[in-house]
Amino acid sequence: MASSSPSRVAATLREEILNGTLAPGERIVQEEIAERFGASRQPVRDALRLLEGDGLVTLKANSGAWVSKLSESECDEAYLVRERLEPLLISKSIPNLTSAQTQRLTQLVDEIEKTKDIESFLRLDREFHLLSYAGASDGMLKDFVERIWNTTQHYRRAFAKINDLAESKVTHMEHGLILDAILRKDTHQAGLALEGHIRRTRVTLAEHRELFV
Amino acid sequence: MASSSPSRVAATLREEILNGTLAPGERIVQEEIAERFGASRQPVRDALRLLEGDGLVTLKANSGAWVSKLSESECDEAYLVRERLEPLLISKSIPNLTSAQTQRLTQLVDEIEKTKDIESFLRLDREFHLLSYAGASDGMLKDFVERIWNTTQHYRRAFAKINDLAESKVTHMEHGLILDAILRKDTHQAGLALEGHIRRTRVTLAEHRELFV
DNA sequence: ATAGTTGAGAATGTATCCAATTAGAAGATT
DNA sequence: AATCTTCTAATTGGATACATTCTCAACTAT
Repeated sequence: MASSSPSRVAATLREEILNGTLAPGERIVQEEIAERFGASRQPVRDALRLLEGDGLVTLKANSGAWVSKLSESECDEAYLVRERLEPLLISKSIPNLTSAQTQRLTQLVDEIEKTKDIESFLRLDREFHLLSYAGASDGMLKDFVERIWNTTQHYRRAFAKINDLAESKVTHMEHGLILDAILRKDTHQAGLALEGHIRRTRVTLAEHRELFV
Repeated sequence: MASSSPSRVAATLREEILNGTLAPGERIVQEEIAERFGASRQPVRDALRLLEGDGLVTLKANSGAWVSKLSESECDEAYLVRERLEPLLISKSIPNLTSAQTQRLTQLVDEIEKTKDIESFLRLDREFHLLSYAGASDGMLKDFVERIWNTTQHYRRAFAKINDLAESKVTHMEHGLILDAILRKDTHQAGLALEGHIRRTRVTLAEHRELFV
């Protein structure tokens, strides 16, 4: 049984926005997408509405769809919200993480430290953080956090490109602290370490206004 | 110029969900709505997707649409998120509130204290809180908060019905503290007072499991 | 009686066509 | 040169018809 068309279209477009194939501000024309997928415009419209819900696409009535774009202050706000939500989320998740998951988290911290490729770094970092939330039940909180990760993905990539990975020692130490607290099931400490990690990232990002031209 | 059809349909349905005409769990049939508005099913589908983004409607592929319903733990989570986001939002808002807005806030605290009607209380309470955020710029943070207010509206009403308004002295005192901090432009104090207000509400709600039958 | 199955009816999903709106370029005006 | 109109092509919005899928009640078998 094939999954419904709008979901397939949305999944593909989501992937292309996250991996940078579609850049923020870029226009999305319904008929072009429809032709690509061999479908009519109808399911494409539904897919665009789905992506709007993810915060990845911005729709304007009678006008069209664009890949969402954050201003400098909106990006800062996104990180302020992360600082408050992700510590809560990780503390809900930790008690339910399986040993397979914590093993993978341990492995990820190591891989993140070793990789020299920006795209690998982004992928592994994303997997580490989102996997650390896997123990939390699905719901609003997880939705919000995933949505923020989606909308800020482009700016993480832009930042990674101007910042030599070899100089990310601080990031690696922070990941180590978060992992340590997770392994010891110390939810409060994990929250604090995570809050510090996100806060420092926010401040560091704010020093690079050139990312928002 | 008439506003687009999906927006109109969504606005009406949103209103009906918020005022309780449509109850959580109730099914929404596209064709019935379409007929009511003298439109085709197409704009109705768009409207339902909009409402899904607001968290008011839950869609299931090939199956239909239902008014969203929160479990007890989801409602608790909603309040935990409010505790963390609304203090941030109010502190961003306060510096930009106009004197007309702070005057209205003062008036609202008074009206909330005096009203004996549940629907009035709900309306005024909602106006007070959301107006206190009017100074904050539109964006993700405000969207998230409004979405939580939407999805939890039904449970606020259900709680108000089992709790005599005359016994809401604590609520009135908390509102007074929040207002005082707003008028003095003390953003930090306003955040603390608001956090306490939401936290106490969460704990009080948790004592009434019968709301989630 | 209870559980599982099947089929008719109802509701959703998709395609196509036409109408309404907008964006963007070419031209006119200051 | 810069700004404001005007017009046309392109794009989105909406309605109808049809295909697909699911729901749910009636029925069968255990």
